[in-house]
Amino acid sequence: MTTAQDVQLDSLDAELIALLAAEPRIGVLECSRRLRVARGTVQARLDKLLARGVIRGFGPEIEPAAIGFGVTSFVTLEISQRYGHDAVAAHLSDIPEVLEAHTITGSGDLLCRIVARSNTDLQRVIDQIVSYEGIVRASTIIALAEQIPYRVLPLVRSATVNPRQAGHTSSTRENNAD
Amino acid sequence: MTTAQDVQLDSLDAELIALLAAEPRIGVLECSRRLRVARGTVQARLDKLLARGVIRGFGPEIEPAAIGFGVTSFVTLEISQRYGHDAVAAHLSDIPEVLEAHTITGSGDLLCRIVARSNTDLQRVIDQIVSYEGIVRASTIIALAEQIPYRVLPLVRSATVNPRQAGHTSSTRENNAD
DNA sequence: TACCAAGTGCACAACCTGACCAGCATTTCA
DNA sequence: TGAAATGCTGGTCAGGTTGTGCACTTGGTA
Repeated sequence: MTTAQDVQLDSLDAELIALLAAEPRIGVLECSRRLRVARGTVQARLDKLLARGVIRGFGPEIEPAAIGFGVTSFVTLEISQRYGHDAVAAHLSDIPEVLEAHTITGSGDLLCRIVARSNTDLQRVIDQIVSYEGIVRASTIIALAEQIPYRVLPLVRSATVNPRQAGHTSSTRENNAD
Repeated sequence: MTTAQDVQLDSLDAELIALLAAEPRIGVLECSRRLRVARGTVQARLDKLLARGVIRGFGPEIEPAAIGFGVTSFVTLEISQRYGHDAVAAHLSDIPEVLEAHTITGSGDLLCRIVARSNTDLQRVIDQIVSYEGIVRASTIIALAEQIPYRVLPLVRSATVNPRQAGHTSSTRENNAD
């Protein structure tokens, strides 16, 4: 399981994803019409994509800026070796303004995405972050503009393996792939 | 316009968002049952959240790792002043592996999120990025682990102003808003 | 050749959606 | 104090959609 082998999308999958991304409110039936395939096919594909984890879900996408958090920043944290990442991560997860955090290469640190209501507010959030003793230092970078908003479709397309015929992603043996 | 005053969610809004985030496939009717309000109310709230831009949409969330892009990295680009951000952004947007890009404070540069199939593949992508002459230098940071996966719910909760009564965000007149 | 996976088309009942209504409570304002 | 506006409730309606099961066809494999 977790089988990295299924990692192959055909063009129908890609089109389906693109279609759903473009018009999320449409249903399975509408998709089948647009893609010119049977409804059952769309249903089956969708189920598979969900089962494989390619599509994680259809949650509402919230725009932080629309609820007052217009400032985005990336903060790199240098943490004390004695504390460990997990403890720091636990601390960070208590702060709502921390939208995500990754451990990264380099000085063995953390990179997190922070939002705030204003630059002043950002200071407050950062103070809150560094108040934890496991954190030695924080260096903040403010995002001025979003040159490329988060997107995945181009990637989906580039990951597509052309054949549009039978779904046969998994002919005889479906593993071996990777 | 963009009325920063509408930027206020009450607890019903927050609960609705949380509910949708938890179980995206449920419909308006089911929401109204769960939240113990009339269906029309849920519909109205949802419409308003969408209209205000708080909820951007319900697109499928794709997991890059599930389609073979298991390596995530953050690349900081130093760009030549002579070229400007936009030209570079245009170049970047041609590369599917670039999932997002922001201009940032500091040396007036760009921070982007890149995925790749492997570390070797990452090298390929980076080479492709720096092939553009407007880019002077790229420094790459690889994300080793996702300590806090992208999340917004805590933020939504913290942005909530409790009163559960009338939405009256925009008092007497409701138009003027957008 | 027989088998299997995948797709097609069809049918059914159950359900949900969008639209509409009148009634009621609360707040705002004259 | 009374009128108007706003939001929520609970109900109806027709029409479309979903989930499911089934028979049939197709292409590749053992």
